[in-house]
Parts: sequence; C-alpha cells; structure tokens
Amino acid sequence: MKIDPNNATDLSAQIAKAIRDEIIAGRLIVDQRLPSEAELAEQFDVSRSTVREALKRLAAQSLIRTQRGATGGAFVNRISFEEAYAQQITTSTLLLSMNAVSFETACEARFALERSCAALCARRRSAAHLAAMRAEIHRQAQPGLTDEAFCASDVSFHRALVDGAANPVLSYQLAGAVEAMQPLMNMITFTARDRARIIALHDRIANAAEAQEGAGIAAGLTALEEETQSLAAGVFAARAARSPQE
Amino acid sequence: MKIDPNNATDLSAQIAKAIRDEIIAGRLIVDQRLPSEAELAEQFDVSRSTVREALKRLAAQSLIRTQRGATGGAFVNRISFEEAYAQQITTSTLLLSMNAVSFETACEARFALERSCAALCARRRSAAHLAAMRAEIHRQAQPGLTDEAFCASDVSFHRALVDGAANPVLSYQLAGAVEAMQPLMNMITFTARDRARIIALHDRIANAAEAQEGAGIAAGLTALEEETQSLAAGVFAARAARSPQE
DNA sequence: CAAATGCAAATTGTCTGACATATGAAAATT
DNA sequence: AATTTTCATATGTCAGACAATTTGCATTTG
Repeated sequence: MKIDPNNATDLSAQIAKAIRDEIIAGRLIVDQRLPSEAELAEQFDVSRSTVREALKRLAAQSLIRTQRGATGGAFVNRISFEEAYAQQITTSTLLLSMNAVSFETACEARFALERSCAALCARRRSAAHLAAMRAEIHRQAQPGLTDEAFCASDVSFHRALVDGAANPVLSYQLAGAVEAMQPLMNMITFTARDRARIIALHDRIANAAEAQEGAGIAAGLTALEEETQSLAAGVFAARAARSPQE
Repeated sequence: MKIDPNNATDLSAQIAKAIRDEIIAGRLIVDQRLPSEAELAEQFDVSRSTVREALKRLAAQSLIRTQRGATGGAFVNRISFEEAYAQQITTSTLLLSMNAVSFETACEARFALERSCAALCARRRSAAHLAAMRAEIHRQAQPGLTDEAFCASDVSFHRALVDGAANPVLSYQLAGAVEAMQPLMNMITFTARDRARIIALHDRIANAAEAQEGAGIAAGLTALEEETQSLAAGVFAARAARSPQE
C-alpha cells in the first residue's frame, strides 16, 4: 500500500483508494481490523487528521465501521443488502433528479426491469408476498388517501412483487429502479378515476401472481406502464399549457 | 440545518447527513457553493476538522466536489452516470463477494435483468451497437485468449447489448448486474469447447439483434444462462470433489 | 473464592492553532 | 493596455492536546 505525496490529488483520497483496493482485492477481509489511526499515519507518513479523513471516506461507503475504546479501531465492514439498498436508492434518486432524466425514460427503465421479475415471481411468490400485495391494493382503495400515501403504497406493492422473485440480488438491483421513481411519481396528481384504473391493474397483476402466470404478470405490468405514461403525459401537457415559459 | 451534540453518533456523520438531506430535498442545488469550512464550523458550532470529516464523507459519495483557492470551496456535484456506474459496480461487487451469494443466484438475477433489455434493444439498436457486439464475438474466437480476457470481452458484449436499448437509466442499473458478475465468472476455466458454445450463442443473439427480433434476443439469453449455469455447476462440482473439506 | 470496584492503557472523537498551497481579483508596474 | 505583483480567501496538511469510550487487569470487598 503506497501513496504518492507529489500527486496532485488529496492524500486522504489516495489513502482511501489504497485501502479500498485492498478490500476489493480481498487482501483485507471482512471483520479484519485495520491498523490504528496512529499506525496508519506512520505507515503512510502523514498526519493523523489525514488518515482520519481517509477513513471517513471509507465509512461513507460502508466499507469500514469504527469502534472506540481499547480493543476498538476500524474494521472491514460486511456490506449488508439493506445498506446497499439505501445507497442505491440515494444515488439513483439523485441521478434522476440532477440529470433531467425524462419521466418517460425513467418509467420505461423501471417497468422493463420489473418485468424481468415476472417469471420468477410467478414461480416462487409465497402466500406472504401475495398477502402484502393485496394489502396494498386495499390501502390504495381507501378514500381520503393523499397522493403521496398512494404513491408510497404503490412502491410497497411493487416491492412485494419484486421480493416475490425470491432473489436478493434482483431485489437489490430493483430497489433503486422502483424507489427512485417515487419522487417523479409524486409530481403527478391522481384523480379518483386514475386511481381506480391503477388499482384494477394491480389487481390483475396480483391475480396473475396468485395463478402463478408469469406472462400475466408481465402483461399487467406493460398495461400499467402504458397507463402511467399516458397519465404523466397528460399531466405534463396540462402543466405546459398553463405556464408555457419553457 | 441542526445537529444534536448529545447524540451518540459522530458529529461529522450528523453534519454530513444534514447536508445530504438538504441536497436530496433540493434545497441545495447543483453547482451551488456551500459555506466555507470555517463558516460551517461556526454554524454547527464544531471545529474545522469535524466539518472537514463531514465534507470528506459527502465527497466519497460524489455529492460534493471541492476546489482550492480564493473562489474555491465545496460545491454540490451533479452526479454523472459514469460516477454512478462506478459506485454501483463497486458496491455490487463487494455485496456479492462478502455475502456468499451463490453463483446461481447472481447469474439468475443478471440474466433476468438483461432480458429486460431485449425488446428495447431489438427496436433501437444502432449499427454501432451491432458492430461492437460482432467485434467482441470475433475477439472471443481468437486463439490464445486468456480466460480473463475472454470474460472481459464477454462483459463488453453484454454492455453493447444493454446500451443498444438506448436508455441511460437501464444501462446504469445493469452496469452493476453485469460487471459484478465478472469476478465470479473469472473463477471458471473455459475449455475451447465451452468457448465455442458461448460464442455460438452470442452469435445467435447478435443475429436476433440485427433482425430486430426481441424474442430471439431473449431466447438467446435464456439459452446462454442455461449454458453458463451448467458450466459453473460442472466446475464447482469438480472442485468440490477434489477438495471436499466443505 | 467470587464479585464488585477502581485504575491504567489503548483507541477513536474533537478541538486549537499553525503553516503550506492554490487560485482569483485587485493593485502596481511597465 | 498589457503584464506582473501582491493580497485575500479557501482548502490541504500537520502537530499536539484533551475528551470520551471501552477493555483488561489488579485490587478490594463480601
């Protein structure tokens, strides 16, 4: 593990990279303790503050965790699916909001990815997944539900569908796609008639899942995609007509 | 933006979270300059070192960038698709290697996700995408290619397929799934016969893409998944028979 | 002897103050 | 007017100190 003091990039970034590379290469393994900050400072020939900044960078990526006290220190962290979900969602959300990704593009990607779960979900969905989907459908039909709560329930419905595929890697990858759409969906106002159509499609999807028909789930998702796209197109067109400054 | 000095968690983590939340909520917008470290230290009533550690955490997530000099400072960063790719790949790779995800599970997820591009790729693939796929197939057939180079070319082939869908969100989401598989694939040794079978399937997929037949691409991917799974099963069985300690 | 207590050591977390370095803008010079 | 110099501002790095937390060990106590 070496760094170059003449390199223009920050020493703390170089040190973080050096340690990160060790972890990725498997030379530092899960739960292994890193040298103490003082030792690292000596090894890299930098001050303790610089080492600390490097460690904070790694901590921000959940690559290490720290513990105080006599037997404390920095330990290589086992990245859990939960932590990875959270990071994925944050990144995906910001990516969409900062890069002016159109609703259309994001929506297309989201449903394309979700359809990839259809066959597996049909084959493996448990009663619990089915119950979760039904529960969300029921919630969505409640009168007086705010648009935000409706969207949140929508996300939960789709999460249940995805989790039904019983593949944690798939769930992880789709967390970003499904959840990152929520801020975009929240920009839409749903009329009672809109909601009814969406709920009907959810019901169709849940029925297909119950009957374990993958093609039915996929078809339901495609119909839902078309519904969502035309809904959004309507909302954006109306908005553009009202304030035509751009 | 407030922090709680009595909270057990690190002040730098609290400050990072406070600023991160501002960015996510859109109250700090892209390219906006944050207060200087000294000002932030005063605002949060902490030392400059603590502020710096917080800023390094945010920099590690590409949420800010810093610049030295008179008009320098920390600026809210527009997360690019490239940066997001890289982070996604790092996280996905570590997630798989650290959580003992089976080859089977990862492979299943990867091909399920990739099939979601089939229809879009068939519709939109350009001549350049097709040429890229053909070029990789050609490279894969070269004699004397190492297993690692073969795998790298395999990844490039699939990247071309995914990019053919012409949806940047889809490409981003799939980067993790496709690339994170590479370390797992590298554990496999490919005989000449194995390679020939894989190349034949790649050819089948490229032909379907050329003919713009989405179903053909999907079918080719499914066949490739089966081939990969049986290949891996064989390798792992042989390895287990040789060293049956676990 | 067992349990509670106290203490020392190790380690991270935070603070203070200083200097190095980079950079842009203003001032001085040609 | 163009160029050079100076200066103010900001981040990057360092050194040293103390606070807070945790563990292990020795000591005391029941």
